[in-house]
Amino acid sequence: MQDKKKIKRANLRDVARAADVSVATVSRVLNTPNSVAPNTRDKVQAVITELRFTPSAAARAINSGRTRFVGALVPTLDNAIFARFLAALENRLDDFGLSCVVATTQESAEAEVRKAKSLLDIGAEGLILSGVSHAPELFETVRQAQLPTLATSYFDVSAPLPTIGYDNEHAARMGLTHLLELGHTKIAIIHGPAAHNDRTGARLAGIHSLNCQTLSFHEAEISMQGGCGAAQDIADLVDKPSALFCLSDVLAMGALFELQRLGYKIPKDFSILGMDDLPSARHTFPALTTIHLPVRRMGEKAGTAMGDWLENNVVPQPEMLEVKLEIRGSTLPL
Amino acid sequence: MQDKKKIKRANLRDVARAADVSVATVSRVLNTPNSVAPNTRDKVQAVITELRFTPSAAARAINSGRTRFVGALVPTLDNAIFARFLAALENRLDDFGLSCVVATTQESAEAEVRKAKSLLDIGAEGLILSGVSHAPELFETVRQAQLPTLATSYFDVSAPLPTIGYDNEHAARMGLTHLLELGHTKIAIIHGPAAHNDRTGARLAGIHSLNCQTLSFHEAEISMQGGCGAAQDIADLVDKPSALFCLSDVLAMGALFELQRLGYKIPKDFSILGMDDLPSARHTFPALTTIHLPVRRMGEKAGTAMGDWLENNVVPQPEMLEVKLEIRGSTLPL
DNA sequence: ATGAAAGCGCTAACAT
DNA sequence: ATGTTAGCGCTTTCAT
Repeated sequence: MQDKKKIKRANLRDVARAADVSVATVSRVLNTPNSVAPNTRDKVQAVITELRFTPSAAARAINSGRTRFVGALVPTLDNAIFARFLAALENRLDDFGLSCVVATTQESAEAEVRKAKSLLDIGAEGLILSGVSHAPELFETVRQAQLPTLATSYFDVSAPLPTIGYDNEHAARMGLTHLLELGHTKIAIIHGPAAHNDRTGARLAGIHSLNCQTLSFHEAEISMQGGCGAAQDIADLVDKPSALFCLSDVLAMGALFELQRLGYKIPKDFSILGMDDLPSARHTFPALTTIHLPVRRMGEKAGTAMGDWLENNVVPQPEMLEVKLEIRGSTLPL
Repeated sequence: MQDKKKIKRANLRDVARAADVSVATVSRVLNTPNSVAPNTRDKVQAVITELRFTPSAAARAINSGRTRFVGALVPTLDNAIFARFLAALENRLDDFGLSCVVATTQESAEAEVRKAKSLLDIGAEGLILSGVSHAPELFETVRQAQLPTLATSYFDVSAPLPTIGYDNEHAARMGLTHLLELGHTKIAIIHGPAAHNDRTGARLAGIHSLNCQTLSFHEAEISMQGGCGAAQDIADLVDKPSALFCLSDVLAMGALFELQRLGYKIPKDFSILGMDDLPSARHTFPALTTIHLPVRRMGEKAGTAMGDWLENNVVPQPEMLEVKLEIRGSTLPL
């Protein structure tokens, strides 16, 4: 198979032999350098450098029972909202000396279970999920492995997992209320696939709770492209709405640009409201009015919670983060 | 420290004992189930389930010498271009049974070295970098660990690492040439920080190679915000350019929207050319003319190369991917 | 301050 | 088909 002569990596024993000390001493200069005499320490260090010795993480893990990394499962990296979340999460975990392995589920429950298991296989000490609804098998896996796991993007005290997120229902109600208060009554709701996404489901529930009878609903893939398509449908309506409430910023942007392409003026012809508050939302033309979801803070909170769980054995409490309406240029009174 | 009674996780020996077989048999049902008699296998499986036994990845790794994951270092997750790359990479690595740990460097050489080391510490079997210029210490680390490492987003046969990417210089020349051919002569170049980014450096070199004397250069942070700022500067120029060449799509979008906000019509008042071809580029209004960089393919190629390197011991050859001009609505003849 | 030696949980020869 | 056993590279008592 391998004609290349395998150059064996130096190990503790090699170093010990070369430095003429015991493996214990080498281990000590690695972990508790102060407990080793300066002379010895220097001698060993020199050999370590010379032999290019790098301790094996696996061997270390086997002894300590720790791998010092957690897994994060997100639907996709294509939506900036998750990228932002992960950046904050990774950053905070780092404070605990924890790394973070990212896996994308592509909104597929099957892929989620599979990737969660593979994360476990490679030794993840904890799991961070998006949303609260997951395949029973995932819950089962997590339970069996007694794995610290938390759910994000969703706040729900009654969830089987600690949740760190926001009230999606409330956020959607807040958005619709804004539009209603501006005098809009005929409103198109553009949302992602509701089938396997609890966040979308909750947002829709929030909207329905307002009992507005003049809403039209448009399901689209969560992407600019999806927003474009929905906007076309809406523009084709005989009885056009005066406002669009898009349950993700990318949908809103797709719709915004598509309507402009079709010759409409925003917000004159249509008010458009998004949800997420992506960094780009404030830079579109017109700037997008949107519901700000504090993903950055959520990433930090999740990182802290997981870090405290793993390092200090404190089981996280559910945390609800406040959402906020950001009024910018894409909405106007009717 | 821990008042919780630590519930010891079941190990191979526990399972063997409970199933009244040897550890070897248990190991076999885990790895080569077919080499175990059905009866025995079922019995062992039952115990495994009952005891909630999960094999320790660390112990496995220590024996096989394999952790089955690689590390990927990208500047940021905030730019969709890297997210797309990673998605493709992760996907392809999966075909080799390899996982992928992502770390972001925030364009900092120091952070890159630090994260690379921590990736090594946790056992990464290979490293995938962005660009070819890195801290000497990073090269040294990689060399010492004899770590399969490849550089992406940049094609350079003479690089110390195998590169899989495109010719940034050529891409930039292609863009500028397009603008020139449209009759534009006064062109503003908006680019990211050149100091520590070899891709940007190469693109600028490509532009300079065309010896066009009527160019103005505007450095901005690679974000929509950065593009906005640069566009404002350009709008303030007494001697305004007729076209903007933005060396990243996000810069182009920021500039596009900002100019629209200022009342300009695109492409009538300014032609705008981007680079990357983000999914969103075709959905802006007007759609963005841009240089298509095949990041998806690059992710796949990188995944294949790394997989083959690790699994089949084939050292990758540098690979150059073709870039392509995508003419859409944001550029027009002068 | 240092060393000897016993594991950690698993895989892989080798034996039966 | 199954068992025995020797490690893998390291940490950690327990001696000295």
